Amino acid sequence: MGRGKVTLKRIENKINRQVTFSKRRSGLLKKAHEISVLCKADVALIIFSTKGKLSEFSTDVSMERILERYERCSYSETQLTATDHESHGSWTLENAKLKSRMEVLQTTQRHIMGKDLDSLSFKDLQNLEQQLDTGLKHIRLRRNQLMLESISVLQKKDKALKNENNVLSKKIKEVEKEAVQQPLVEQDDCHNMSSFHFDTYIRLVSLDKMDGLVEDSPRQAQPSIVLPPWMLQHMNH
Amino acid sequence: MGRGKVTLKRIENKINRQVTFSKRRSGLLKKAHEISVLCKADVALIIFSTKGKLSEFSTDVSMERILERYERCSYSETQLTATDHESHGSWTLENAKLKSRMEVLQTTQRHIMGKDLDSLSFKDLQNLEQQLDTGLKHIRLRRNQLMLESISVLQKKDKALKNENNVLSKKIKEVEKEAVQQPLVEQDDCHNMSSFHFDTYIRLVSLDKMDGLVEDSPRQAQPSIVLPPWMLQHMNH
DNA sequence: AACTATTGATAAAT
DNA sequence: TATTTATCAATAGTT
Repeated sequence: MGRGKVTLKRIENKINRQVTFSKRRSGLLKKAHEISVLCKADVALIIFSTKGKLSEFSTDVSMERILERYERCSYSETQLTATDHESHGSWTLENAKLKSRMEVLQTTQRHIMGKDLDSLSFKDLQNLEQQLDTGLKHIRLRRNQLMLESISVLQKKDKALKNENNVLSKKIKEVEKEAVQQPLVEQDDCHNMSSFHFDTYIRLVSLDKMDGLVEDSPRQAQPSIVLPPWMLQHMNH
Repeated sequence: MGRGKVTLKRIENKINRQVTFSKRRSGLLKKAHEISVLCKADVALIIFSTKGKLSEFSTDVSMERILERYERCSYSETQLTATDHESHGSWTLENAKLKSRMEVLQTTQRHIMGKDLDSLSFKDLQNLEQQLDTGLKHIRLRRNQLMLESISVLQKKDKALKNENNVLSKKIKEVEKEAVQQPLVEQDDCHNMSSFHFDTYIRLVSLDKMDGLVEDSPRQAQPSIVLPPWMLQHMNH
């Protein structure tokens, strides 16, 4: 549909992706509604945009009811439990599931950091190596991109500061001239500052700011540590 | 689409409804997948047929995770209810903690695989790169070690097989000698196998076993997948 | 389960 | 963001 065939691949152009998302989302919601009416099916559809915005559709009044039904179905598939379905049964169950998942994730994380490799087969190691290699490539690409951006920003700021610098120098010269022509009693050191000094000061400020610049690059609310601290503690020996 | 306009009304004909359901369901699932890939959206789709059969699609790791995210979103909309935080309060608390940890871990995992890097600062990227590099080195070391072990094991097995081979050849020659001296009526093809054939057979067996050897290397009870499957699904494209 | 005439969805342009 | 339009994709009805 549309002016060209679609390849099933992430749309790189941000604007395009946003537009397509908006269109397809409404299409999807519509179709979900249609099937629910035409075929009397219970449907739950949840969509999170890249930015995290939630869209939803559900037959019936409440999403919750369908989700509960889903939980029941998928639980019975997983055969799980039938054990402690008492008071807080579902909570303990969910807890257990979460914990086991955590465990798996942590094990994986350790493997990734090159720990506890004895438990892995040759094939596992090969997979792991390949995955890390790919990831590393992406990371380096991104880092490079950030560096280039930073450089560009710095160059611009530098240019702007130099301009400001020139303007200030000129003003100072003018002030000095006036001072010579109309010497005042209150005059003190402050106006003796030569244009050279001022120039140097500006340049120092410019350089001082460089450290912080990379921090100005686009980043959302994210911890500044890559591994969670309680994880790092475990890794650092 | 189709041979006539659709009226958005329940299809009364049972057969027709079933057929339409089947078609539209696959269409809906397909489109859900497409939007998730094209627009990098997180999608959860649950469909119950009239008869109660469940079909589902979810981006990401697992349906569970998206549903959890949904719960969180819609809870925060509902202002957290703050109602039943007494009875099973501790459970919900622990659950929340676990979930947030999980989230952090999963985010980290995605970063490691080179996904969602936009949220990382330059310094984060550097750390990540360094950690991965170190991990990768360990992994390659371990892989190398396993290969060397395998080779050594193979060489030993080869040697053992050659010995056995020799012994068997000798035995066959003896049997053949006896057969010539005391020919029997029941004699059939089986004893006509020359020492050369036998030798070849043994060697083939030896080679066949090589594939499996690396799997024989020391490994404890561990899944043969490095990333949990619900993680891989998300990574492999 | 295939086929195909049609409607429907949507990519690109505006 | 909304509308338009040219195309592709989904599917209703048929076999």
